[in-house]
Amino acid sequence: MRQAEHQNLLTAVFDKLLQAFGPQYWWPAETPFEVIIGAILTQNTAWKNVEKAITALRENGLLALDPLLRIPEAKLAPLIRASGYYNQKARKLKHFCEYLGNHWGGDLDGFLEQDMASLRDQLLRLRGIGPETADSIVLYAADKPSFVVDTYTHRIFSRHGWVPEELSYDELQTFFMDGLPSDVGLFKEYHALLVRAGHLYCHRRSACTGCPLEPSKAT
DNA sequence: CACCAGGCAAGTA
DNA sequence: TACTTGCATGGT
Repeated sequence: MRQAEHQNLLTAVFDKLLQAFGPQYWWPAETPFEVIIGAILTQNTAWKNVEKAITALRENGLLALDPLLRIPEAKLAPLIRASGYYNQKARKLKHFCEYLGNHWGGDLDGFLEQDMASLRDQLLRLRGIGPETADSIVLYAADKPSFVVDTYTHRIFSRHGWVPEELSYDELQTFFMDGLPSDVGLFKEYHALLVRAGHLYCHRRSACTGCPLEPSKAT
């Protein structure tokens, strides 16, 4: 009843975004391991800068577990300088790799094949991996349906009055997962489309003029 | 020049 | 539990 309206809202928003922008085919990465690297590097950072860091890693043969385990943190940090917070992020990358090496024998596939709840819980216990990074990894590296919430998700939905502004990450995630079918492809596109819409129309201060979600007549 | 980006953790009260 | 602050480069 109320649930039906909830579902309608979520699917209507998705349809409008998809119609406006087309499929985004996220995550922009070649391998699951690269997804994880990118998910850490993009924390509070423009993707453009992350690309520079990823390119530097690729050129140095560092987009794999073993090389990252071997390189000292102090050597890694300057390579990812462009992505900002580079000392913090070098530490986070090393920490994840060491976890994978020590607890999974370096078996990334095995790690990602766990059931969704276990995987998410383990990720959340790691230094430097919070809810958004964890869900990004679960969804885009492990292909499991955990909805990714980010600042744009929160901003777009609260500004339209669709959710209270003060909802927590978990509450907002529940809002989506409760009203959408548990579909990996849908979750991937939905999050990517929200980021796209956010980039174009939903900045911190300025209004969302021209946003396809804005109350307007159907054409 | 000021503001911001696909967050997170640690410190304080 | 609920704020606050540090982390940092590069684009607009």
